[in-house]
Amino acid sequence: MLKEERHYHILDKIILNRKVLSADLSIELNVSEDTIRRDLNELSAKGLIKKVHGGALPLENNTPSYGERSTYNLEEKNIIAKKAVKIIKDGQVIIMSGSTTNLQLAKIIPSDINATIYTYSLPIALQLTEHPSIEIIFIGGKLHKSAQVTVGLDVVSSISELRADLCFMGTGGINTLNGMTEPDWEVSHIKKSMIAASEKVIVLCTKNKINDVKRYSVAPIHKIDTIVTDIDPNDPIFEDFKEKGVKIL
Amino acid sequence: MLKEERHYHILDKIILNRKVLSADLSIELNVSEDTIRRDLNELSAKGLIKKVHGGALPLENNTPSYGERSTYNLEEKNIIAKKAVKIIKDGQVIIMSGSTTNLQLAKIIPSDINATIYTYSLPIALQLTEHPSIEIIFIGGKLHKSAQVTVGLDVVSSISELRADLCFMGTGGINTLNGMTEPDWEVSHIKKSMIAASEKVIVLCTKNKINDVKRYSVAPIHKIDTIVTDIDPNDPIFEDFKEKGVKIL
DNA sequence: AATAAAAATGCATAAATTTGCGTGTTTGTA
DNA sequence: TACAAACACGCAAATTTATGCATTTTTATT
Repeated sequence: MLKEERHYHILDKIILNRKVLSADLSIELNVSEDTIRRDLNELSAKGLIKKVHGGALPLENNTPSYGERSTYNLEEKNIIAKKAVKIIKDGQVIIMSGSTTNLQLAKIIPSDINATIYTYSLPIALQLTEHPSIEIIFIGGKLHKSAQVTVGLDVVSSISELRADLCFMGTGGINTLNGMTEPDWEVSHIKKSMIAASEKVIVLCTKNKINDVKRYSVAPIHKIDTIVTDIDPNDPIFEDFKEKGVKIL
Repeated sequence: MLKEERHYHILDKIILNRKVLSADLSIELNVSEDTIRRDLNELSAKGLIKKVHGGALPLENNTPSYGERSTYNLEEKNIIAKKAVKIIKDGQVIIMSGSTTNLQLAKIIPSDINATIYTYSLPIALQLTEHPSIEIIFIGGKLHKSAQVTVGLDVVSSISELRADLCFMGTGGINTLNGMTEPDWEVSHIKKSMIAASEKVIVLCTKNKINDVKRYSVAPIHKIDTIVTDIDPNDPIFEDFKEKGVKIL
């Protein structure tokens, strides 16, 4: 493995885990700890990481911003984001909904991934501007202030003109009988159009949404390809989903 | 857990709870109280916290946030924004370009103003979400990362379908002979469409842009209704503009 | 190709940092 | 004043680090 490859690996891992240990990296990358230390020193000299005794940390220890600190269930959402980010392959076209889980996902997309991402969420778009190689297309429309996403017919019609490989979306509730459901009529329509436009549908949802049902239907269960959760994918709660052909991560 | 991780944890907790106790931290972070004390002493020596018997407290120091500190010419831009905000009348439809001056303007729109604002700038849209009564329409398209605005044909064609009372825009340069000019081809086209869509055109520009000329033409001087600047509107530099019927604020 | 120069890597060793604990001192409170 | 909690200090053990040097790999040049 080339030195530069190691450097990219280290940078990505720091973004993903908010820290790295020299000992871990030594095993992972199959080089001596000395080499890792030299790598960390170089990256630190370039001002890309903060080297500390035992490993390294990201530069501005991205103290979750004021708004985010209060985000409910942040830990669970990070677990989901870490699983989901591995689904993304180079060169894909992706649609992302405006959930906070998707925001966490946007933060940890490795820098060597090249993709086109459509989104209608202001915070996600803003976050993605920090990624070096992702092309971002913002879907315009009337802005919903508290959720900081665009909504309305403009959004639905824009999305229906797209063609994407993947879409990542949160959900209000999901079960095998009613499929995916949402409490908001407008959001349910936007998600319908996202699903229609995408080759594969990835649903990001925390445990408490499993087997929950909301007012408006979005899609039957067979339209969902993969559910990414914060708990063990072998949990018996997922048996029914697996029978219907849904992958669980 | 790395020493620095503990430090960040401690700082976070102090901000959140307004105090920390050594005994609590010792349990939380699973290290001895001695270690916690050493941590607190280090952070205190760095001037980040105030160490007291039993724990530590924040030292309230209201430093201006990083984003604001770094904006170039912020003072001038605020002067312009304060003059420009008075132009806005209740119920108007407004288009705003993506300049930092417009961002300052967005921050100080009085909360009793009711208006519809079209913009293609992420920071401006985000700022406006804090206003209670303004309706925001975001103009979608490909996102330009460093400027955090959407660009491209989508933007131009969206704007050309609009009809607005006012538009506020920055400029690359302006003089009476060449009118308004921009260094960027794409931006020049977006601004052309903004002008075509608006009843009145308000140009926000600092002194150094007056009588400057850039590569691409945007509009002849007679299309401009008002120029808002940071200097005295009676300055002789504006004589020519006034003769051509441009109002100076 | 052949070969020299440069860069990267691993190892041994000495130096440094970090941590917990024992000791005795200081502090806050009743 | 009494007394428990919090503290500073020194020390030892464990861990991490820097450094010099030998070996291997990569790169550039003839």
